[in-house]
Amino acid sequence: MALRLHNTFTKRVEEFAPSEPGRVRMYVCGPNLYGPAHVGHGFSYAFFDVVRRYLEYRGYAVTHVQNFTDIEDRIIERAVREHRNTVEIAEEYIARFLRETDALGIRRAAHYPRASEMIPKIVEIIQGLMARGHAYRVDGDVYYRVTSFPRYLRLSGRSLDEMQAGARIEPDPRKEHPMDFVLWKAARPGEPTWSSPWGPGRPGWHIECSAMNLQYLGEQIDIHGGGEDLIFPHHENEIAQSEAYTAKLPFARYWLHNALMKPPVGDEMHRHLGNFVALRDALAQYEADGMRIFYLSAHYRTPLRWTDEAVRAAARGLERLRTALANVEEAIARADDREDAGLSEAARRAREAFERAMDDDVNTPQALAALFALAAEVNRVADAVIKGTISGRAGLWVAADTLRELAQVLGLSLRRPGLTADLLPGLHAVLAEAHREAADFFPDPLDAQDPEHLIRALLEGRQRARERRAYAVADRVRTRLGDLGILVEDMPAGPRWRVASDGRQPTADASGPRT
RNA sequence: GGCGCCGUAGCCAAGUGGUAAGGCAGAGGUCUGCAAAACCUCUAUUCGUCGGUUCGAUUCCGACCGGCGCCUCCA
Repeated sequence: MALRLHNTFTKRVEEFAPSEPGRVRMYVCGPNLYGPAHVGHGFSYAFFDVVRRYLEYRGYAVTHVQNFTDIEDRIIERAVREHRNTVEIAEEYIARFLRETDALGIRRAAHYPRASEMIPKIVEIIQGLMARGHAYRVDGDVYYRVTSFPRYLRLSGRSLDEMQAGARIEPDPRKEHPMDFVLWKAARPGEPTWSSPWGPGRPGWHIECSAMNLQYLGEQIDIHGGGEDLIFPHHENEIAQSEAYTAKLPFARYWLHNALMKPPVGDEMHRHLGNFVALRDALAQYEADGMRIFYLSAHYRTPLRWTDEAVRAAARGLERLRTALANVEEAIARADDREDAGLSEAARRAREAFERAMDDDVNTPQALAALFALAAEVNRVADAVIKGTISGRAGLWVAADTLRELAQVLGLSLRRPGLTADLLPGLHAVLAEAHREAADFFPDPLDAQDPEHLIRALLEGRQRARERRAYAVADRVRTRLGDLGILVEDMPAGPRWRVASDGRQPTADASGPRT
């Protein structure tokens, strides 16, 4: 089966074939850097990260380029207001953007060009467009002549007449056609400027992407991505610029656009509307894997609303996948032969279903379903092994490896959060309390600085207590650990623990009052 | 006005001209000293409404109701 992608240009799902076999040139439009990123940005970049990961999984060498728009009206406004340099503001948000997308597990692009670095290329392209009659100068401005490019508006499927009928903005009378858009803007007081053949000024918004594509990926690329809000005018204008300049069609073979994420309340999430959920805040509240599962729980062309309830539900689903891996480890330790209990076959089926789903226009909800199905099979067999019903374990590793590998393609690490040093005081207190209550089982308070060491001491003490049927103290320790976010589970082979990650607390223990 | 999208169980959300994935939540059971986890069973006779095409439609067509996007800020 081959990968099929929805191409905005044709409005159809088409078989994917890059121009050069085995290699994919992919360009994704980056953010304007006048402010912090929100969870909608996180969704878009996580999605294209998954596209890239899947292409690589499929054996393609992917060159992924993403721009950073550091010359733009809002950044300039902000710079003027704060008496700062535009590039300085942009770089601050670039650093923050990369920190946050790193935290989300989004792999870095090969190049992150800034508009401010592209001026020579931009000037070169504008000159070329003017020479070919696609652009004209009015005073210090240069406009693109839309009537010179017959394919204009093919991407968004409109006509110039329709566009003008719905125009909301008074056209600039100096333009030949109301739809002509600016390639170069003459300097205005207080704005950063670069010199050009048309005098000092700055580039228009769209031209940077044409320049970056040309410089980093070539005249024709395979995949061009971005949010669906960029279809018009940004991508439409990019096509017009690039194709008119190079005279090579198509500029991009496949146009991928993700639907926009909706805010908890209202319909549009935008920084300038102030109704966004900042990516940083979301990352403080949820694990990256949990956010990913939420992002991928709907198809990328379906608008998804960010609500705490939905994200929490996704985060709990994540626990299910992780528990399956933990159960495998539990079972492996108890299995003693090489007989395969059918999990190799289950792993094969899961991979097949996963690929089928991903091939079908990156159907991540179905791909996730394949992961959950495999997790369920793994649990069934692990359960049987732990209970001693069956003893085969060969398939367990295969299944666990497959689960990890396919999750990785979705950018899910399936790693449990680690212990942090801020747990130390709490753990010391629990141990001290347990020691006071039952010195036979629990050692003197240790001066250990390693949280894991303290947890081990507590769990060993609990085991001693449980063997003596001192359930009250054992259960109290479990409850106290739960209060600290350490969930203890008594498995047949002994206790295991994990850091609570989804905000769920263990149910209150009836064996003793909490103090 | 033009172009386009959506309406599936308590919540999130896939999907197909042949009788509804998955996750979360919920109920019962198994296991366990208990809890948790896991497993088993159950939870939409039904896919906004009304018509049409069809042997058969949630899936195609039409109308209507409701919600939304784009039409030069925007992932």
